Amino acid sequence: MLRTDRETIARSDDHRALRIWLRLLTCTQLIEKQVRGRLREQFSTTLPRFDLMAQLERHPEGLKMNALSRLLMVTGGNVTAIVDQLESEGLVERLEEPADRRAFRIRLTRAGERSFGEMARAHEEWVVDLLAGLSRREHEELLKLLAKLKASAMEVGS
Amino acid sequence: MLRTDRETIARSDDHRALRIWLRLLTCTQLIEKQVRGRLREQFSTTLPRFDLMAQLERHPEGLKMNALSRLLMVTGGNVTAIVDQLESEGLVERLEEPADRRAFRIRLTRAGERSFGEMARAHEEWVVDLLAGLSRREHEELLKLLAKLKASAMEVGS
DNA sequence: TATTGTTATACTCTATAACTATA
DNA sequence: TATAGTTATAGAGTATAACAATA
Repeated sequence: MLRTDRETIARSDDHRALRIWLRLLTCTQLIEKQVRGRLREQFSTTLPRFDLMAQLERHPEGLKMNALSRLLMVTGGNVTAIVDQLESEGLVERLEEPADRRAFRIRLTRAGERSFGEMARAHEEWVVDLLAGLSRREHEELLKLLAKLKASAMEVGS
Repeated sequence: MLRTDRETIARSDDHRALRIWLRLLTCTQLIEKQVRGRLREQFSTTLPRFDLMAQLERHPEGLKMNALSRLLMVTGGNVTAIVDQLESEGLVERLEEPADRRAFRIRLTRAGERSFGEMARAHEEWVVDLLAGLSRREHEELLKLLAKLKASAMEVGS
């Protein structure tokens, strides 16, 4: 029985997409559980807090609440809550924006930079460890394919 | 200035691992938001409910609460809550396990199979669409690399 | 004593919508 | 009128721990 007609091919393509998505979800959940757990145990913090600080570290000039909301892909109210926490702990600061008195620039404080530096080093070790089963070539290939996937998924989302 | 000494190479390897993880997380979140939103809008259901039914569909003989908990990577109380919901909607059933009177086998009902079939078809279309930017070759390559990543992350987790 | 599953509870994460102040 | 940010709230998702029944 010939099973490689167009319909069968198409259908097997579809299942491959589905398998990719399910496997992607599993991989992310495995890594996420490790990272969340260790951030909590070793640094008493959470992934969203870490992500927010990571964005600020990449923008030393500071970011508006707006921009943080877009970069972190969450709505504004959540950003306010996290910034409130971090500010009360002295890790970030709200700077007034002279050009627009409604807005702030959020920036890491010195203490925030130091704190994030420690977490980032540890975080990077965990991740290197979790990905140690892949060769350098495979890392490069995976990075490329994920870039394509991101572009593909963003196109549909928009 | 020579920057390709061993330490620099190691460090650039580390950053690649980190970039992979961050990109993986972004990809998953992009797809997850789409899938969650559509499951809610079109089928009034959630991703954990869908995942649970998907596991049952792959095990027509039924699964114990225990096994569901392990497969879904969540603790037992949550499985109880979801099975309660689905049972009250007539989509799954708890069958007594004669060999062990503490345990049940959870199985899709006829209605559950039908309902899941509809959702799975739609779900597959969304995913195919979200992954349409990659060629068939790239799909295959990505599937392989994710399998390796999964194995690598599971080894650390255990 | 260990295991299966349930119950109760609390916390994280996120979205929505109404609101204030400024543009 | 629109935009930046805040507040209040609700719901999804998850973990922990105490518990009952059975092994």
